Amino acid sequence: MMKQLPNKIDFLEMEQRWESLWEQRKTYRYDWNDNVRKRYSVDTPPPYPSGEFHMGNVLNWTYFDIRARYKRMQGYNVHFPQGWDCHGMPTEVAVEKNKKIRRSDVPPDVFRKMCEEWVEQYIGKMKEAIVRLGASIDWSLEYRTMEPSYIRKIQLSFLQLYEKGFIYRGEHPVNYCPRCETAIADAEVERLKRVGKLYSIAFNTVEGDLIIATTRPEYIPACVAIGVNPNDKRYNKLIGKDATTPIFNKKVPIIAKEDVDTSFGTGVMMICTYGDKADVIDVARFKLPIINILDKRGQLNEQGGKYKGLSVIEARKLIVEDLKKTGLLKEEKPLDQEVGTCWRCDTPIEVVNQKQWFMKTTVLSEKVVKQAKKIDWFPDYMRYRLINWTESLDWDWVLSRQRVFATPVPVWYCKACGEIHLAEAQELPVDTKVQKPRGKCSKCGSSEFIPDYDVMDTWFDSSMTCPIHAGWPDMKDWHNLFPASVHPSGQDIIRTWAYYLMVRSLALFNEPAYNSVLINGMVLGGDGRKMSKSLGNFVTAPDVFNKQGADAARQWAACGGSTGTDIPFRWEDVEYGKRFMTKIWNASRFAAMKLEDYDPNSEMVKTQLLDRWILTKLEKTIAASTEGMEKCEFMNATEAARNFTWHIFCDHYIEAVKWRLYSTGEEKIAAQQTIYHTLKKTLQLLAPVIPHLTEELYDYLYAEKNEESIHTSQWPTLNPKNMDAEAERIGDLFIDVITGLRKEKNQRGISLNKPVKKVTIYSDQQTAKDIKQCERDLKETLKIEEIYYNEGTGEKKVEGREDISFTLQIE
RNA sequence: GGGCCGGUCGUCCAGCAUGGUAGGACGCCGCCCUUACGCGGCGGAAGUCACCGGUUCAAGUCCGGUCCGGCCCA
Repeated sequence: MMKQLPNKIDFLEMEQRWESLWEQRKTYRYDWNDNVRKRYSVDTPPPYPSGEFHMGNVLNWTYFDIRARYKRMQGYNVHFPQGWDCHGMPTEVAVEKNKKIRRSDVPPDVFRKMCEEWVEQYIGKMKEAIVRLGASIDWSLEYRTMEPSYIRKIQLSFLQLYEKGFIYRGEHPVNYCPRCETAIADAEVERLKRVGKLYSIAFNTVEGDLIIATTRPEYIPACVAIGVNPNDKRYNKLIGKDATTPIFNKKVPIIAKEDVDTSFGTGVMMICTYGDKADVIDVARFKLPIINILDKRGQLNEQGGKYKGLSVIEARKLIVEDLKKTGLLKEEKPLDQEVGTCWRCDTPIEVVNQKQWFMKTTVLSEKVVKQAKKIDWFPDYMRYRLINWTESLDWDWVLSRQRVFATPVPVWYCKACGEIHLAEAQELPVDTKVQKPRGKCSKCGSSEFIPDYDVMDTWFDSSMTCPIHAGWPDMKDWHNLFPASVHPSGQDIIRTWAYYLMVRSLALFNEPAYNSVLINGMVLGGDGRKMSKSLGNFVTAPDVFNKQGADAARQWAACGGSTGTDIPFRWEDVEYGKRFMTKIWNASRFAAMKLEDYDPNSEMVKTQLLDRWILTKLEKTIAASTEGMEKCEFMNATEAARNFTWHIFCDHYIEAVKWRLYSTGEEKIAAQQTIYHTLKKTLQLLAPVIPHLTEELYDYLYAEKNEESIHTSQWPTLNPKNMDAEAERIGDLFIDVITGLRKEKNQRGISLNKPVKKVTIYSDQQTAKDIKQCERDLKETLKIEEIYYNEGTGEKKVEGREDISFTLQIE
């Protein structure tokens, strides 16, 4: 006896019921003891626990959850962890604000504790949203990057990289955010367009005034050379001579620099240390001296003379005023420019020379590019984002940050001789600011040390997810899960997360971190612009879940556009998903009613033409859906299944066999068995995208054993025996004829269920013969009393079938 | 200046690696109370596939160029 479905369903109640059942039943647990099944490991992004799960997260998590579910149904032992990337600046700022303190007001370990508590409250909120989305995560694998066991692994990787020669401490130009008072990596520099000013300033030379153009007059004290184009007849005679800087009266050389744009400004530029990244290249190329004019807070130091203690902006203002007074400022005009800014706070960054920890990444660029070319990318063209980024890098990765809430650099320095003293592996995790090292200085034997106060870039935490998920360094067989099968990423963080993971893994293990990358685009608001709070086009995930349910939201994510492209958020798409769910609920409910007396274990009976037709269409849908899933083209996979379900299975097939379901005998049983089989496969095709509802229906109609889940059932496989080209051809013909007849009734304003006395079909003899094969279906479905066949032409043509026409007679 | 992506019914999105009647959704317009579903059913209107040239019997689809957007980088 088939279980019957209630009339109405409360999707929200149903979804949450399954979420807790899955967790109770451990449906998504990875089996550590299984050595038979192939393994599939998902490198789940550990989100920063901001507390807010936005639609971009929904898109991202839906993509790789679909992937995980598809692989699970294909028989893989799926490893699907979830972590939290806790460390970071925003938390420090939030805690400072909340507790009304500055991070330097309390000891670092106390401040750290405050941050941990702060983060913890948001993890719960975000976890709730991820569960609510229906992500098939194994929650027994949950972790936090701020917990000691994780910090230990990060520090261990630091030591190992150091031993391998990939990490060094050195003085190099770095990007520096004066507001955050820390070095930041290239990847953390954003670009903002703004209107600045271009100043023309007179420098003195033996030939009189030389007017240089600069946007940064405050860097005059750091000016180390003047550049002119050697082909510029106005100035090239000055090359090799000196110029004197205004106010500071320092002599700097005038040098030949081919890439000076003679039409920009005055055609003369100053090179200073460092006005921007380009200066860094020039300084190296022309072997120029370096003058540091900024202190840690971004204020001018003693090199700035009387401007000492001023911020860059204040200094600029005063220097410009002083130049005006002496008549040395010749011109000042607005200029559209792009400035590098800190991605956390939008403060313009400075380039400064500082002692920092670095990882030798540029030496690995070739290897990264090689791997990027080798692995799979979904979509394929996204590989160029990583390749181009890697090839464009010319600086090593600055690892150290002058912050608190992050993984400490596991290093002390000998107080006596300054020697670097690394922590030992057994000491980890260690916070050098509160702990003392075990040993003595290897160089001088002293046992007094000063700690390294720096912490590490948070990307240094998260760029180890692949090996750590797999069980490195404690599990012997961590290679079972390494490299990760799939690394999911937003297209905006390819240059960071995807890159750092790869370069780190190549340095540590000489292996790629992952075998494939799955890219999601950005979520756009209804206005076509990137969704953001400031633009007012923002929608939160809980809002969507509460209004339409997670399964509907997932359909939006899967079908909003091709994988990797930007996806506009549209409530209409979510509503369509919800309506599709209502449709399949009702179809299943109808099936359950009509199959109440059907025994799935009974012998198969002989199928009829339309049964073979729908089974053929089903095979084609399985093929299309599977192909889409293989290529991570979720839209194509889902649309194939949804359109088949709604328009082919429900609208055409069920309508055409209804009369058989109301009758008796083999013709009825054949329809029942076809519906039973087709609906099951359909639900399975939809399961990765619509996990809750398909589970509910599967549980009602198909689950035989207790706790059997559609999500661990087998993904539909192709069965060529079900393909019947002849049945498909005639079935398609039947659909066209029935459509033509319906249209005619419609045009005459006649209700579809009103009986028709007589229909004469005009066609060639072969077509007539074909139609006769499903004459009964035609008659019953359209309530036609008699059908006659003739050669010649009738009153109306069947669309798309030039050789078929008919005449329809109501009375 | 470089790289990548895109320009297809009113709107959003497929289709382009393997050229051959342009497909879906939303919206719009009719008709239908057909006992699974009116969050439905059945129909309909709506696109010279940005522009220009080329290859071809045949081009959204391949080649070259132009214009316009977006993102990333210098």
